[in-house]
Amino acid sequence: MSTLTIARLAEAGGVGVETVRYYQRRGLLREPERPDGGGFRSYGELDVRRLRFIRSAQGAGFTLDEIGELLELDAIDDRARARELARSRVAALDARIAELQGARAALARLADACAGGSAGACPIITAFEP
Amino acid sequence: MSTLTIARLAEAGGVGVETVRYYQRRGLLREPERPDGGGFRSYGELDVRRLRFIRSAQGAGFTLDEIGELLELDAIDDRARARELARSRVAALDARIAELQGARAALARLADACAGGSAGACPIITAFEP
DNA sequence: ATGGGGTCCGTAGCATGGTCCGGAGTCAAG
DNA sequence: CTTGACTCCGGACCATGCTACGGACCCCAT
Repeated sequence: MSTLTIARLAEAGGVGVETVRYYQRRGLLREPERPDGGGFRSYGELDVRRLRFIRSAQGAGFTLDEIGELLELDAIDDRARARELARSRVAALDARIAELQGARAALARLADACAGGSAGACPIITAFEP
Repeated sequence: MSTLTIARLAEAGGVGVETVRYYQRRGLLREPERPDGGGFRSYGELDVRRLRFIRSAQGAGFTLDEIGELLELDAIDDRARARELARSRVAALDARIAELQGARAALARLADACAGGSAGACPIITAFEP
């Protein structure tokens, strides 16, 4: 199995080296084994997956604390709580998606209105009004 | 026309008094006229609209700096730039909406998987994997 | 005219999620 | 064995968007 340096892990996860160290400090990534006496960290495929999970979960709107909890749940296999978190996040996502779709529509209208020659005003402030 | 105190404006906009003052410091809301010598601020309907615009634009993912620019553009009626900002935000919103929809699907799957009795593991970490 | 609640102000602090620093140690190629 | 790139570490610092503080001031009702 491949072993990665911290820079290669970071790259694989699309983050910076400092971010990996930060996640370790936060307890989101394990402290990898090292040649005793302490040389460089060496990572494997599992770390990459975990790191990618963190980024995806962030994309889903989880905070790092919540992600920590998810990882914990995964470790202890607490399905009830996992379900609960997943469901409440689905609801939050639905609300957020709807909000963004509304905003998208408003902005598209605005862009259109502002595109039409020089006739009339370009109503930026009223763009979001109901 | 109605005149509002800062607390009533804040309430109308769904924010706190401190937030209104903060937006004023940031230059997002005008400094309203006051009885000379300096008494209390008094606001009108326009301020409410502006404040609501700020909140909506925030919901659309604009930063306060960008919102400042939008308000500026509205004032000077720079339609080209406004169009540009609106369009690039529409693109960003489309991307973000797609991301959230993917996350939503992943989480819904996860909630389902974790709901099914106690058979098999509850694959939290792999929930987001492609 | 007085009392209490709202308002004033600058400044400090908080929460999140990183990002940077600098000096020392480590590793691998030449 | 040297050199140069990479890594180590703790702690300081940053950006965003608020939120709290505290002492003075104002305003209106009673």
